[in-house]
Amino acid sequence: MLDKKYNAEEKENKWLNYWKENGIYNFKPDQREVFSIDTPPPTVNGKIHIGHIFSYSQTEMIARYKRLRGFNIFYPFGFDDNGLPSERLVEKEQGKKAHEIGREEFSKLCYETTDKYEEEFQELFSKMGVSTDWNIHYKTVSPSTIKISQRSFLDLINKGHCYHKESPALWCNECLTSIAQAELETKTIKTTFNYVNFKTVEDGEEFTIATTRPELLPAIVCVFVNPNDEKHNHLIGKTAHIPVIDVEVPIMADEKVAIDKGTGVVMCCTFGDQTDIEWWKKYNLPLKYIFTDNGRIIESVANYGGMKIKEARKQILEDLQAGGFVVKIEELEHEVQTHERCGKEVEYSVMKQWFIDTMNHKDDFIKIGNEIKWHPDHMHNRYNEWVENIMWDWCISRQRYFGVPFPVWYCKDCGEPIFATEEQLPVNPLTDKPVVDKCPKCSCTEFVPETDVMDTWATSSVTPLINMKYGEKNNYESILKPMSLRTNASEIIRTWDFYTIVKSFYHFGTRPWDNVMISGFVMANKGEKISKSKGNSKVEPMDAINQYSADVVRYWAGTGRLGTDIVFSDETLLRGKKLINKIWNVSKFIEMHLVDYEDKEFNNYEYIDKWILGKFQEMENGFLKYLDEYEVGLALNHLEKFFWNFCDNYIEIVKHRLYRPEEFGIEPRYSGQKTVYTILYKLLQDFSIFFPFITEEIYQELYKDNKSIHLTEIKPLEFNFSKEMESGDSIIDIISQVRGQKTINSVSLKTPVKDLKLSVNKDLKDAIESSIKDFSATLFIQNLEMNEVKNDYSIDNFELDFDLKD
RNA sequence: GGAUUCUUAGCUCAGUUGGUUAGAGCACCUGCCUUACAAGCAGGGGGUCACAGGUUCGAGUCCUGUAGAGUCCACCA
Repeated sequence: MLDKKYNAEEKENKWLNYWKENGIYNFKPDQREVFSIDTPPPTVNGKIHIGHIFSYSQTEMIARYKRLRGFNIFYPFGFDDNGLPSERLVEKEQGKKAHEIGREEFSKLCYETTDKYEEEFQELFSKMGVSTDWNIHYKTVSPSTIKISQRSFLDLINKGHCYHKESPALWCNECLTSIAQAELETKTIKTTFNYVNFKTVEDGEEFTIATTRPELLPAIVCVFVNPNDEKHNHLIGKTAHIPVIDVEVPIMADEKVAIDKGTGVVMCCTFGDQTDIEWWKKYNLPLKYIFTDNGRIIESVANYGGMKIKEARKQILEDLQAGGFVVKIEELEHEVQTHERCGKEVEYSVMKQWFIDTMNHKDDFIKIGNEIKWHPDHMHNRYNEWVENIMWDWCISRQRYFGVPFPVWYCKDCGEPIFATEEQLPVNPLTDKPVVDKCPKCSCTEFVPETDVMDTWATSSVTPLINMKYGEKNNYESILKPMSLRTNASEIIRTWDFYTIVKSFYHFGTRPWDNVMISGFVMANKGEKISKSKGNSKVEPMDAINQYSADVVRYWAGTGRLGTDIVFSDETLLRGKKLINKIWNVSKFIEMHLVDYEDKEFNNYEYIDKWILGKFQEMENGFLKYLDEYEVGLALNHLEKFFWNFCDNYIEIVKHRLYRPEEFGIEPRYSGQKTVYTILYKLLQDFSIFFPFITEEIYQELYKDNKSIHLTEIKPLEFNFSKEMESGDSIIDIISQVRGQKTINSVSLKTPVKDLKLSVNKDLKDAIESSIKDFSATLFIQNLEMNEVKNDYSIDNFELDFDLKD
C-alpha cells in the first residue's frame, strides 16, 4: 500500500540505492539501437550552481525519454578537471601561485583537489536522479584520456592541421599563459582618452594622436593616417617624432584608419591590438615588444623599465603633461578584452606555440554544422556567426602545469620537434625520453622536453573520442560515429561545440553528432544573468533539493522552452510540489480500487472511459512529438494539462462506478478499473522522465512488471474513439456548468439536482444516454429531461433539492 | 555596428503547421471539510496579445518598420 503521505527524502534515497545496486542505468551493447549522449563534463572549479542543474536536467530527461522508447542509452558523465580552471581553484585554496608551489607538488594538489570536488559533483548529480552509468564516467586528466588527447594531437600533426610557430598570441599576464580567442570576454571599463601632440621631424608640424594606452609609446613602430583624409594625408611619407620617448618613426598610409575616430591619426605598436598585428604583418614592420610576460615593461626601456603596465601608463602620461604634449584628456568608457577565467585585460605576446588550423577550413566547418540538427534551430546561427568571424588559428599551448602534456621534445641544437610514438602514449616528455637517440635532422643527441600543456578545450573537444575509445582495441567507434546528441548551454557553442566539430572533421571528415540541444541560462532576475562576481545566485542546488526534493527541482528545470532563459522561481517549485502531491493522491485512490483487479483483454468500455482513453492517446501523441524535438518543457506542460483534467473530471465521474458495483454493475466497474489501470501506468511512464523517484515508488507498488519503471517501454495506445472524445468534451462542459450553478447557490457539489432540463443535439443526447448513470451520479441528478435541438446545447431548467442538503 | 531571441492577466509563463468568445499557475474575491487529495474541490474578476502598418475570408501566430529588453559577436587607435 502507498503511504498516506509521500516522504520524498526517504523514497529518493531508497530508489537511488536500488538503481545503483541493480545497475538500472548501466550500459552494455546489445541488439538494441544505441542512443548516445555527449553531455558536458562540468568544469571542476569549485561549485555546481543552479544553472548546471537546469541544463543537465534537460539532457537527463532526454536520456530517460529515449530509454523509454526502447533505445540502449549510452550516457557517460565526465569531469573536466584539467587546465586553468583547476589550477586557479588550487591557487585560490592554497593562497599561492603555481610557480611558488612547484610543478610537481602543484600537480599533485590539483589531482587531490579535483578528486575531492568530483566526489561532491557526483553526489549532487546522483541526487538529482541523473541516469548515467557511473561505471563509464571519465575525467579529462586520467591516463586513458591523456592518451586519447595526445593521439588526437599526433593525428592532427600527421595530417598537417597542427603546427608549431612563433606568432603573436593572446596573452594573460595574470595567468601567465597564452589563451585562445574563445576565452575572451569583453568588459566595459572606465579609462581616459588622451590627446597627445606629435611633431614631424621634417618641418616640425604638430599633429595629435588620441590614445587610451600612452604606455605603448615606447612600442610605436609607425604612425598611420588614411590616404583619403584630407586633413592629414600630407603627412604621409614624413617622419614622426615621439614625445618623451624621443624616437622617430615613419608616417604611413592605410585605408583601415577611420578618419572620424579619435583624431584620425593612429599609432601602431607591437602589439596594442588586433589591428597592430595586421599592420605588423602587412607592412613587415619591426617588432618592438615592450612587455614582460607578467605584465611589466621590459628593463631595456629607458625610464619606465620594470614598471607595471598601469604604473607606466600613469607615469608616461604625467611626463607627457609635464612636457606640454597633452592637449586634452577625456573620460571614456569602452570595451576591453579580458580573459574569461580571471577577468584581467589581455595583452599580446610572441612566442612559439602550437596552433590548430581553424582559418583554412571554415567552409568545411560550416558544412558540418549544416549536417547537424540544432535544437532550437536558431542556435545554428550562433555557430555560423562564430565560424565566419574567427580571426586566429586555435592556439592550444598553455604555459601552465596541470593539463595534457604535448607528446613532444625538441632537438637541443636545431629545435626540430621529435614526436612520441603511438606505443609511448600516454607520455610525459618531462619524465619520459623520445625513442630516437638522435635528431633525424642534425643528429644531435640531446633533447629538450616541451613544458607547455594543452588548453583545456583541446582535451574537452575530444569527448566523443574519449567516449568511443578512439584508437583503442574494443572501441565503440562503430556505434558512436556520430553520437546521437550533444547538449550544452549556448555560451559554449563557440568553444566546446566548435572545437569538437573541428576535431571530428580533421580526424574523420564527419560530424561528431546528429543533434545538438542548447539550453538557456538561469537568470537571477529577469534580465540579470547569474554571475560569480555579482554573487546574485539566489539558491544553492543542495538547499533546493533538501527543501523541495529532487523531483520538484527537476520540475522547475523541465519547464520553459528549449534555449530560453529561465528565472529561478519559488512559484514554479510550488507548482511542481502540488503536481507531485496530486500524482501521489490519485495513485492512492486508484490503488484502492485495484485491489481485486486482474488485467485481461477487454473491449466493452463505458462511454466516458472511451472518452478519457481517447484523450490520453491524443495527448500522448503530442507529448511524444514534443520530446522527439527535444522540447522537454513543452512536453511536460502538455502532459500536466491532461493530468489535471484526468483528475478533476474523469476521476470525479468514474469514482461512483468504482465505489458502487452493486449500482453500476460489475462490468462497468471493470471498465473503469481497466481504464484507470491503463492510464495511470502510462501517466507514470510519461511522468517518469521528469519525476523518476515518485513514479518508481508508485510503479513498484502497483505494477512492477519490470525491474524498474525506467526499463519499461512506452507503447502508444491505438484506439479510435474520436466520436466519444468530441461528445465527451461537451458532457464535461455541461457538468462544469451544473457544478457552477451549485457553487453560485453556495451549496456543496453533492447537493442533489431535483430537476435538470437540457437542450442538446442528437449526438450529445446519444452520448449522455450512453453514459447516463455516470452523468447522473456525478451531478447527483434526480430527474433529467433532454430536449433535442439542431445544434449546440444549453441548460433550460435547473432546480436544486434543498431539502436534501446535508 | 552585426547576428539572434524576446515583449501575452498584477507576477511567472504556455499558446503545434494562421481558424470560432486568448489559456495555466501564483496572487485576489466567492462558495464547498464531497469516503485520493484543504498542499484540495467548484466558481469569479482581471488582457487593445509592446506599438504602427501590410498579407489574408480570417493574425497572438506570417511580412515590414518603430520602441524596449536579453544573449552572442565585432569595434574599441
